[in-house]
Amino acid sequence: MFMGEYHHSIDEKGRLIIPSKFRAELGESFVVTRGLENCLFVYSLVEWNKIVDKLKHLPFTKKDARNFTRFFLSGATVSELDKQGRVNIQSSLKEFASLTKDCVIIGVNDRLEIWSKEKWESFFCENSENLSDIAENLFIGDIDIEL
Amino acid sequence: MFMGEYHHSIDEKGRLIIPSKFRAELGESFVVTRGLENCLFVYSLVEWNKIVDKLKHLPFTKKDARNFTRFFLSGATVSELDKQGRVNIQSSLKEFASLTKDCVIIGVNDRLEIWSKEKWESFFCENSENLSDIAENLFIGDIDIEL
DNA sequence: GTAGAATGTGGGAAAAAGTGGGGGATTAAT
DNA sequence: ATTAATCCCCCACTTTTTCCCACATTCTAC
Repeated sequence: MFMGEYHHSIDEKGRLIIPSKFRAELGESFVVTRGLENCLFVYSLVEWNKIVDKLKHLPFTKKDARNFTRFFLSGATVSELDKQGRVNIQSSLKEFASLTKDCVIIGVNDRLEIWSKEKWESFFCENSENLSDIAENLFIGDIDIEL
Repeated sequence: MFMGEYHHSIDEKGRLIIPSKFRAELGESFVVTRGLENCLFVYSLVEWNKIVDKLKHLPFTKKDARNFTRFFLSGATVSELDKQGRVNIQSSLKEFASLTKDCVIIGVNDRLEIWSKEKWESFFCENSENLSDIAENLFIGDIDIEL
C-alpha cells in the first residue's frame, strides 16, 4: 500500500522522480492519468486493469459512457522508469496538473498522486479546517468504514 | 488498447500524423469514419468488422437503425499510412470534423478519435465537471456504475 | 566520522518522431 | 492531346524523446 508525502521537482524535459519507496510496488510499467482535483493518478498495471475492465463494458452508443471513457483513457499513458527512477510526464498531463517545477508525490492507498506544490498546499489548507467535519460525515450514510 | 492524447497538425495536403505509439496496433490498413460529437473515429480492421457485424444485425425496418448505419458507413474509408506515418483525411471528413490546422488525436479503448483542437477543448471544458462526479463513483470500487 | 551504497538532479548525444515541400505518376476534365 | 488536380513517394529539416553518463546529495554500516 502506498503512503507518505515526497517533494521533488520536475525538470525541463518533463522528468519526475518516483520516490524509491514506491518503485517496487509500482512495478516495471504503470499508468499515469488525469485524476480528480487537478492532480495526476498513478496506478500499477494491476489496479489500472481493474478500472479498465469496468470501462470496457460500457457501450459507445451511450453518450455518458463515451464521454467518461474519453476523459479517462485520453489522459492515460503507460510509463516506465528510466535508470534514475524517473517518469516522463506528457505535456498534456503536465498542463492539466499545472506542474511547473515543484511537485508533491503522495501515496494514497492503491495509487500515487502527483500534485503541483501550490495546488497541494492550497488544497491542504482549505481542507484541514474541515477535516473533522469530513471525518464525521464519513460515518453517515450507508457506507460503513472501519478504521 | 489505445490511450493517450497527442497534438498534431494537419497539413495543406490533408495529411495527419498518427502518433507512433498507435501505429502497431492499428495495423497496415484501418478505417476512418465519421464519429459522434463531430470527431472522427479510427478503427483497426478487426475492430471495424466487429462493429459492422453488430450493425448488420440491426433491423433495417427501424428508422433509427437505418439512419445510424448510413451515417456510420457512408463516411468510412479504408486508409493506410504513408512512409512518414501519416494518414490522408478525405476532404468530406475534414469538413465534418472541422479540421483546419491543430488536431488532437486521442486513444479511446478500441478506437482512435481525431478532434479539432478547438472542439476538443470546448468539449473537455464543458464536460469535466460532470465527469468528475461520475469518476468519483468509479473509484469507490465495488459500486456498480450506471450510465 | 568515514566509506561506500543508494538516491536524486542535470545535461549531452544519438535516435526516433514529426513537419513541410518537391516532383513524378495517375486520373480526370477540357 | 493538353492541362489541371490529386495522390504517393522521397528527401531535408526540426523537434522531441530516449539513453547514457557525471555529479551531488542522502543514507547506512562500520
